[in-house]
Amino acid sequence: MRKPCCDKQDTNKGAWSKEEDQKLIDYIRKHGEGCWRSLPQAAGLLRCGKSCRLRWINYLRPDLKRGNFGEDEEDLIIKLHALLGNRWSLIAGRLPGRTDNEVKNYWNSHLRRKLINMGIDPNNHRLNQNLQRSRNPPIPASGTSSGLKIQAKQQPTKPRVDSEQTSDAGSCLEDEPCALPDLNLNLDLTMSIPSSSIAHVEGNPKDNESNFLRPQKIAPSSNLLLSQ
DNA sequence: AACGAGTCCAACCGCCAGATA
DNA sequence: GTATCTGGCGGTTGGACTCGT
Repeated sequence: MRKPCCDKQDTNKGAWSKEEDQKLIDYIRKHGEGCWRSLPQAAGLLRCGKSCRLRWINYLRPDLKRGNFGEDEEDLIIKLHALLGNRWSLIAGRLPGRTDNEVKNYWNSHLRRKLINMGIDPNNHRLNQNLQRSRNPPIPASGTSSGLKIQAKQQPTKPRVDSEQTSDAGSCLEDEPCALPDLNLNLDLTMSIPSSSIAHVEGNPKDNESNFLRPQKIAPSSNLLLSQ
């Protein structure tokens, strides 16, 4: 039986107060990130370590951008989602100042709907079958994206068995040209894998995944080459 | 002004993987 | 080899807010 991450009887839940925020900020400024489990006690917070970590990463970190997403960011999210599926941390890793939670929320509240309005299935980035057969080509819901052009040299393997809702973008990219014929978003997404990682692919897909996709570990001259 | 429906987003939950004993 | 701990991730929830009637 797994132990809970903290003694929930003694921890606050729900929205963070300004005082709590300040305590967390002060503590991390002094001691840096890390050891989230012991942080609450050391910082004088009645919070679970996980909660502290989430609050810091998603809200308090000084390098967060916040505010509305730009068109370029939207397009980037869409193409990264087409390539990576619901792996929000990886997608957020490509968007400076954005968090996985923010990207996920934005996708679910804005971009999903936008793609649907465009006649694109947000799960696999294909044209909706019904609309595809209809006489009229899909009309973009807004002026932002007029389509997608995705070029995947190598599709990363997925470590998890995703739920049904999860994107099967992989299949979109694998079996046939992604069905967005009339849509030219002027996006060119190219992904390449270094030879060492390819060796992992053949040996252990999981290793490849962890080595290759973790954003923190991607060097500036990243394997994931994006151009717009 | 009051109310209900819809939307947004911060926060929580459960699971997984890597590190360590 | 295995049990446990910890950090990290994606899915989901619920309260706050907005909008239409």
